[in-house]
Amino acid sequence: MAVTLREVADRAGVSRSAVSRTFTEGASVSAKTRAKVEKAALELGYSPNALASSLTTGRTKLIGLISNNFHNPLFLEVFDLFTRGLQDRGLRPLLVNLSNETDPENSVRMLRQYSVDGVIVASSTLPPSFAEAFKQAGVPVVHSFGRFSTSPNVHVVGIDNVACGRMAAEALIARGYTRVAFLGGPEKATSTQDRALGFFGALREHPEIEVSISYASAYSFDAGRVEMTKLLMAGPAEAYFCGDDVLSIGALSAIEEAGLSCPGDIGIIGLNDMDMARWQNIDLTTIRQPVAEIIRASIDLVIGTIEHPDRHPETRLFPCRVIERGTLRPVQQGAA
Amino acid sequence: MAVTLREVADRAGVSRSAVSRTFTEGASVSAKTRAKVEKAALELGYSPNALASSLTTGRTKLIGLISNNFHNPLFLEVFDLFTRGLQDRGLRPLLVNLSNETDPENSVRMLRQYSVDGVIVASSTLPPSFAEAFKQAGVPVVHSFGRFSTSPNVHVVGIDNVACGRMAAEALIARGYTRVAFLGGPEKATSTQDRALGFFGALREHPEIEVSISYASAYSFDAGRVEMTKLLMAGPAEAYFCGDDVLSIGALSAIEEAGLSCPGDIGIIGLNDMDMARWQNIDLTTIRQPVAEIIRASIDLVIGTIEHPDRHPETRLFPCRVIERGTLRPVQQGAA
DNA sequence: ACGCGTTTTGCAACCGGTTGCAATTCGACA
DNA sequence: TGTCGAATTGCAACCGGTTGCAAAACGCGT
Repeated sequence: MAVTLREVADRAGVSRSAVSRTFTEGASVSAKTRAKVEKAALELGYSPNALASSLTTGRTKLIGLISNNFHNPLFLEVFDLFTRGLQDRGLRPLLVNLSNETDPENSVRMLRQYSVDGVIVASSTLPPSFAEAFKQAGVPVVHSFGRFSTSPNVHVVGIDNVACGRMAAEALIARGYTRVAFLGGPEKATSTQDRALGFFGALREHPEIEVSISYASAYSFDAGRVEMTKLLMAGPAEAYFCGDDVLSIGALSAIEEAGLSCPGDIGIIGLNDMDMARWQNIDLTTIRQPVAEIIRASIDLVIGTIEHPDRHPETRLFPCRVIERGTLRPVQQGAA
Repeated sequence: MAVTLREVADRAGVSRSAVSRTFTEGASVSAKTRAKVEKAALELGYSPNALASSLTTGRTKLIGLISNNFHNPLFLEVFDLFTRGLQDRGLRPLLVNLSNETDPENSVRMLRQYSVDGVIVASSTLPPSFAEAFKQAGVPVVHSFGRFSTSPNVHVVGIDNVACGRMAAEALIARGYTRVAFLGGPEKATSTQDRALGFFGALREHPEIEVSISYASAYSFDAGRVEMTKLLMAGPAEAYFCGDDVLSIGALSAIEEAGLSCPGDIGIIGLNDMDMARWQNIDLTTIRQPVAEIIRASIDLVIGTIEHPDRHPETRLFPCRVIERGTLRPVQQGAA
């Protein structure tokens, strides 16, 4: 069905090597043969079979893009940026959905079968061992949105969740709240653990502030709503740092439903700054994750590792910042 | 680096064919050799190179998944279901982001280089010619979320937008609104055109109802908000059918901002039923698109076409239904 | 133990390219 | 026009598998 190298060679009256070389960057072909080949190729509608060539070159230009975050609106943007970023650099994302999977074995095997040049694990909830399994198998890998580590086994790109927790605490302190709380995601998620660490760390220096913690069962609207409803019954804090934006919006919904207002009665600060946070009927004060930078760095890093396989594992963390919107009262004059 | 067939053959003390056959469904191998091969393969950690085998079999099990809807939250669910559905059937999605592209040429060439077995164009905004370019190139293709056609050139799976427009009109009529309007997406989007057609068609039978139309510049929150703000200044209708949910939410935001309430002052009905529509602080009445069914059918159809390439182009439309929530007043007793 | 039909096996060619190497062609200069 | 080094070309082997075909091994009945 498809046109092959050989047919082009025959029509152009040259050897197969000549055709191959015309389509290979930096190979030695005279202008004359190149012209003949290009003419024949054009007439036949030939384009080289990337998979066949990968057999000898060892490069497929395929990158495994693995995620299990198909319910977090932020990740639509993540997929958009990853696919665009990869294709701008001549690479193709092979998408793997890990929603039900926890064992890396299968994914590793599958992606090796397709000889991907590298793998990007884009997930805030998968454990580090997942990415490490690829490294183990000799596949260049970077874990995006992964957990910070001082001695990483694989490349990690993301944000400093501990610093974010601290930042959230400081934002609440600066606004003069005296009873604050962390409403985390699942207790076992490393991102939740780290954010809690930073949050409580910063508040330890303010013993006058009362602080508490609870966990939602997932990073989801429903979980946030359910948890906040419970908290409202039990007597809520003045302000909450929520594990992420969608959780925050669930909490907001519960607060409104209870006839309370935000920030009048309760303050909320989220994390991520996903698209919906800026919607005026949500208007969520939150901490922005620099998604574009994280993705750019992830792509750079995976390409770098493909070129230099035994490059040292690296952690790249990007700074976040508070995006001031309407769910926290203004900074108090004369506060810390 | 990777273990090859030959190494397994050597270690097992059999021919390369024997190894190949062990890993080929339905090939003739004795239990004894199979055992030897499997042992050797296990010890070596061998798994066959899918790309190499595709050279002879002509099948890569790669499916091109093409979209340009990376800003519509509905599509996160779409990608989730497509990737899961494909991998459950042993296929791998090669994701292509067409956000800036309008010319099919590039995508066709690229996906042919990777010898994809088939292509799914998942987009409500790309023109039919896009999918047709693949058909032209001999690649099995289905256009999901595409436009209905009585004599399709390619497989189309989606909803009947004309019927949806009619359904929206009937919903508004049944609720006794007498001044209604369609707030569409971009005027040139086929989905907008079709929905308008159905909407006005149904209202033609109700000359007592006043009806008008306007277009948002995109299917986006901001566009909906901007357009509704304009409409509010000019004197709005009683109820709007909005081109999709995210547009609806933008409109809702503008209405709230103006100090009006919904459905008290103005009614809104959307289309899609994306995840956020059910969030209680949005609570959007809308028309549900059966996304899971559409995707299942799309996958079936692309697989069917791979198996029978000259299968007749087919259009499969799925019925939608109104999901009653809080942005339309209740059905009026005794209304049509 | 023999003959027969069925399975199983290995050989070798092929899938669509790439690439080292030796042979050929080219261009420039004397 | 002859010579020489550099650029270009084709041959053939190879990448990691698959598969048609003929030969070998097997199972079974007598």
